[in-house]
Amino acid sequence: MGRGKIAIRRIENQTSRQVTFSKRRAGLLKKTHELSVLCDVQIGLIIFSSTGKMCEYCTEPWRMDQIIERYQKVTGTRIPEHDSREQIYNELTRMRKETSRLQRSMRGYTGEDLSSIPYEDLDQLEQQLEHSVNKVRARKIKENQAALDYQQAAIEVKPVEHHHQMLDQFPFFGEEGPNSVLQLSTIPPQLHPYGLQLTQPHLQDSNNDHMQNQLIVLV
Amino acid sequence: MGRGKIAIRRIENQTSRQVTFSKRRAGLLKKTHELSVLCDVQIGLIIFSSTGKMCEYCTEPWRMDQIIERYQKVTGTRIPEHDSREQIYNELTRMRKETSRLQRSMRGYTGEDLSSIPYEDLDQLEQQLEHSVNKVRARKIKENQAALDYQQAAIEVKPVEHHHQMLDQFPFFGEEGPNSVLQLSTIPPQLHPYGLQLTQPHLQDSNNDHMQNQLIVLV
DNA sequence: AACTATTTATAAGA
DNA sequence: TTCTTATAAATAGTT
Repeated sequence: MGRGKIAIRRIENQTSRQVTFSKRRAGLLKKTHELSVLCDVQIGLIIFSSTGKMCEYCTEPWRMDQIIERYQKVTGTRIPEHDSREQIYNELTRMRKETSRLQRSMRGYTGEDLSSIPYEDLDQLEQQLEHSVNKVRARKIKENQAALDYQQAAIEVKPVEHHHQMLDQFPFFGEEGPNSVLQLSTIPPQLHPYGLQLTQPHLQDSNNDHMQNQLIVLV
Repeated sequence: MGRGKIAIRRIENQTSRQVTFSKRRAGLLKKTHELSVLCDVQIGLIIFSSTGKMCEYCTEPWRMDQIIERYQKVTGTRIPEHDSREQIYNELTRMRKETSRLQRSMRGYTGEDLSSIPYEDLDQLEQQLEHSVNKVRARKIKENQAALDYQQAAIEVKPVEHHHQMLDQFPFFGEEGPNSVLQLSTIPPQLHPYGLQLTQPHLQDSNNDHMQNQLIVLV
């Protein structure tokens, strides 16, 4: 429709293209508006020119985001994102509660704040702490004894094969003899095996599951 | 453009409207496509008919959601949602790390699993546990003593005003005498105040900040 | 769906 | 850009 017929392919001449764009864009917006009004339809039109400029048409009284939302609902686009958004929020809420619970609990274990612990839970907490401290001491003794055994073995026999066997069993202690001595030196004197004494629980408490053998450290 | 000129207003005759819609919609899509190709522009077109049917045009090789995203970036629509989505995700990531850290730490305090604790941290953990258990015992003793004091005061004087003063100071113990006796009974025998003995740390350790007075329970 | 008389859009030129 | 205008294209009303 014009002085001559043109093929529908990209106009190579930039000026021509720009002029045609202006004219046809106006025509398209007009046609869009006419269709919208005449036939009572909801239309959203978005145009990005090659220079990056944007122009839009949207059927009144709607807004483009409403049309986009309707589009996304109909096509199912972005609904998974909506879902995962809610999932993430739910997980965050759970996480916040869990972290808060752990922090409160932790304050009881570190003795930082006992006020949040109900009086009737103190016994259980105490037993739990005793149990924990015993396990910590047991491990220290075990590792300490392992170090001593290793030293003893090194002094008595020094067989290369045995040496390697020991290292396999206790990878904590490095490759060198001096290294294991250094490690040993980090064990505080009051926990040296030779200063330890194992006590037995009182007979009247022997039926309590939570009562375990206690290590009383002589200081 | 036709046998007669028409005004741009809603076509009241439903059949006419439907026919015009079909014709003009095809024309609009054609014009849209032509503009897109001739002038090398990116176009998204969404049409919702009054009957709810949807039809769209989108410049190849793009997809509608890409055009929508570009539109939203340019107009700033929904960018706050994008922001808060990222914020929520970041908080969730932090929260997961924190929860994981707390859980690991907790396993050390509960003695459930010491394997994640480096050997060199065992001393500190042990001291922390001793400190905690002492605080727990101290609070139990304090509350137990308060209960005893209260019983004593009740036997000796029974003044109503004093009674209420005591309750204000120790709201934990209810309104009734028998109630406080029940509470007392929950304290295990080995922790009764009269069975406790306070020990002093060894002199050679007195310069250690972490060494505190220790309660050794005789069982 | 076709047809076609008209209106409308627009290519090219100024 | 804008105006002009010849001509292509779209489409209203009809069949």
